[in-house]
This record gives sequence, C-alpha cells and structure tokens, in this order.
Amino acid sequence: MTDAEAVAALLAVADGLFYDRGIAGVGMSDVRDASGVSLRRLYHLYPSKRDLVAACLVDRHIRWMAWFVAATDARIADGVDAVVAPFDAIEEWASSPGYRGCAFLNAIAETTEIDEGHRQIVADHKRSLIEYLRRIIDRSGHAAPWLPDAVAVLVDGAIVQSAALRSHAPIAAARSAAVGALVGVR
Amino acid sequence: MTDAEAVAALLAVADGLFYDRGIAGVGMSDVRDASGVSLRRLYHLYPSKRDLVAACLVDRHIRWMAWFVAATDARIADGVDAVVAPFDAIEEWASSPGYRGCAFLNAIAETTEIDEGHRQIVADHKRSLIEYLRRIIDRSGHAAPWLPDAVAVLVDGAIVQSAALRSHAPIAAARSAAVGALVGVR
DNA sequence: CTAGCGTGAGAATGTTCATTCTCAAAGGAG
DNA sequence: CTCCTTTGAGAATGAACATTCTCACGCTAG
Repeated sequence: MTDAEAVAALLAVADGLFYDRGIAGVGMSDVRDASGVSLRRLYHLYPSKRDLVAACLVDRHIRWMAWFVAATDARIADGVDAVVAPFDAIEEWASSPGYRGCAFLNAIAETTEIDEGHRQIVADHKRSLIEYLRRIIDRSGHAAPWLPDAVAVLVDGAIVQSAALRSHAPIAAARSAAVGALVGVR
Repeated sequence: MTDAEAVAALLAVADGLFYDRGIAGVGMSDVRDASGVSLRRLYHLYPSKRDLVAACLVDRHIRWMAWFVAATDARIADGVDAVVAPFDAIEEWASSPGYRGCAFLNAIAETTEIDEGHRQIVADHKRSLIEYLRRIIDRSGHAAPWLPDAVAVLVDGAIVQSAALRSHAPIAAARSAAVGALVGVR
C-alpha cells in the first residue's frame, strides 16, 4: 500500500466516522480498524488527530461542494429558479440515511479549545458556499444585493433545524421564505 | 448549604462552563471547583453528568426564552415590526462577550451516541421558539402562514452563521430576508 | 546470501475523566 | 456527653484514548 493509497483510504473512512459519531466519538484505533492503515503509518501521514480532522474537513469541503453545485446546477438547468434550487438540493441531502446536518458546523460546535485551524476551514467552506450562491443568483437576474447572503442564511438554518428536529419542514419553510423574498423585490 | 442552594449554584455555574468550553471540555471536577459543591453531593443531586447536562439545558431554555421574549417584546413595543424585532434581539445577544451560538444546537452537534433525552430538550426548545415567533407575527397582522416558520429558520441560520464566521453580517442578511418576505406578501 | 531499512501488529505509556470509595469531622437527637 | 447520620475532601478505580515504542518480518541493494 503506497502512501497515496493510504491517504485515500483514510480520508474516505475517517471522514465518514467523524460525521456519524462526532470527532470526539472516534478513536484513532477506530480509524485504523476501519481503514486498514496501521497506526504507525497513520501518524506518519498525519502527526496528530487534529491534522487528520483538518484533512478530512478539507476533503469533505471539496466533495460536498462538488455535489451541491452539481445537484443545484442540474435543477436550475431544469428550469427551477436559482433561489429555489438550493433548497431542493438540501432536501435531497437531508433525505439520505445518516444525515446529521452540516459536518463543519458540528465540528466547530464540538471544538473545546479554540482550534483556529479548524475554524478557518469552516469559515472558508461557508464563504465558498455563499460565493457559489451569489454566482447563480446574480446570473439569474435577481437584483437585490442582499439576496445571496439571505439565501445562504436560509440554507444553513434549514440544515441545522432539519437535523435538530429530524424533519424536512424547516427546509420547506426556508424555500418559502426565499420565494417570498424573491417576490418582494420583483 | 441546602440542596436547593447547591442546585442553584450548580446550574448557574455548570451551564456557563458547558457553553464556554463545550460539554466534553468540562470535567465534573471543574464543576465542583467552580461551584463549591462537593462531588459527593453533586452525584447525589445528579446521578450522572448526562443528568446534569440535561438540567442545565432545561434551565438555560427557561432563562434564554425569558430573555429573548423580553428583548423582542420591548422592541415591538417601541414600534419595531414583529418580523424584524427578533433579529435585533439576536444581534444584541451576538454582541455579548463569549458568544458561541446556540447552546442547544452545540449540545446536539457534540452528542456522540444518540442521547434521546438531550435531543428532546433541544427539539422542545426550538418548538417553543417557533411558537413564540408565531404568536408575535400572527398578532402583528402578517397573513402568510409560512412566515413564522421562515423567520424561525432565519433566526437559527443567523445564530449559527454569526457564531461560525464571527460576524454580524449574517444577522443583517437574515433581517433583510425577513423584510423581503414581508414585503412580498403585503 | 545478508546487512539494513521500512513496516505492520499491537503492546506500552501517560493522561484525562466519570464515578465510587474512604475516612474523619460536624451536627443533631437522646 | 454519646451515638448516628450526613457531608466534605479528596484519594482510588477503571475505562478510554492519543501517542509512542518494540520487535520481528520482508524486502532490496550489494
């Protein structure tokens, strides 16, 4: 097994464990058992658990954004309004088994000391999301400059509430609010 | 020190520690040191850390809701629209030192196994918040039935994003979205 | 073939922490 | 005063980790 293969196995497996059981709920031994990468090599590749967590967050950012962009763009291509499509994508995500809300927000909530590295990754993720929303909403011709940020807040609110209440109702409410805001500035 | 005094001291101190450092980041010995309640009595009053956490969440729910209702009602009494006032209250909260977002959402995010007790408390808290918002928005004469839920999503989104990004901008965005939704159905 | 390096398996170390236990002092009832 | 219950202080226990270390195996260069 090369280092590259080990890294791939680690990221694929550890990120899933962290999301499912929380970062503190996963031991390095669990990661070894699930990935088949020995502790020795694991610590060679990532000198500490914190480093592994950071790598997992970065990897998840890339994969999640790619999925979200694809899912949203596809709906826009089908004629769904750019202000509505993100919520359809979120609803699809929230329907998947094991849904536990936003891994990035969860990671921060769990951080006990101020892990500035992790916080940066999370902030970058949120900024990327807002950028993307701004791009599709601008392109769709809605003028209100505050609309993308508003949709971003609604997206995070919908994610967080749907996870906490185990219900899709907040996602529908968020979509309604986005449509309402849209109508308001037409 | 009577049991009642010990309970009061514990709830006052432990809740603050849990909020500041995360539940996992606070040991029972820390609670003892900060409260002056011996471990023996602590475990007599709350048979496990989980029970103490649950009591703190319930207590925080009561205190936070009382504060939020007062802060929002006061603004409505001053003529601020019922759809806007909650965000002014949230912004006041987010300006306080040590702001770390919603303690209830943080607690869930941190939960590793499925602690159904804690989840219930959090769900009840969110439902109470939605109820209150529904009451003030209904009273203010806005007809759209989805508006209270939408405002609730915006409130949670604003709380979560402002904590993650350490910025008040999401709160302003949420307020704008609420106003937009409001204008849309006028 | 063989010395030497890299690696896996997993034991060892050291720490943290929830929970329990010990012991002695304190206070009230008789 | 004396017995008995309650309590505090804090040591002990046992488990769960993150991280490091040991040792023997397998491979490669010479």
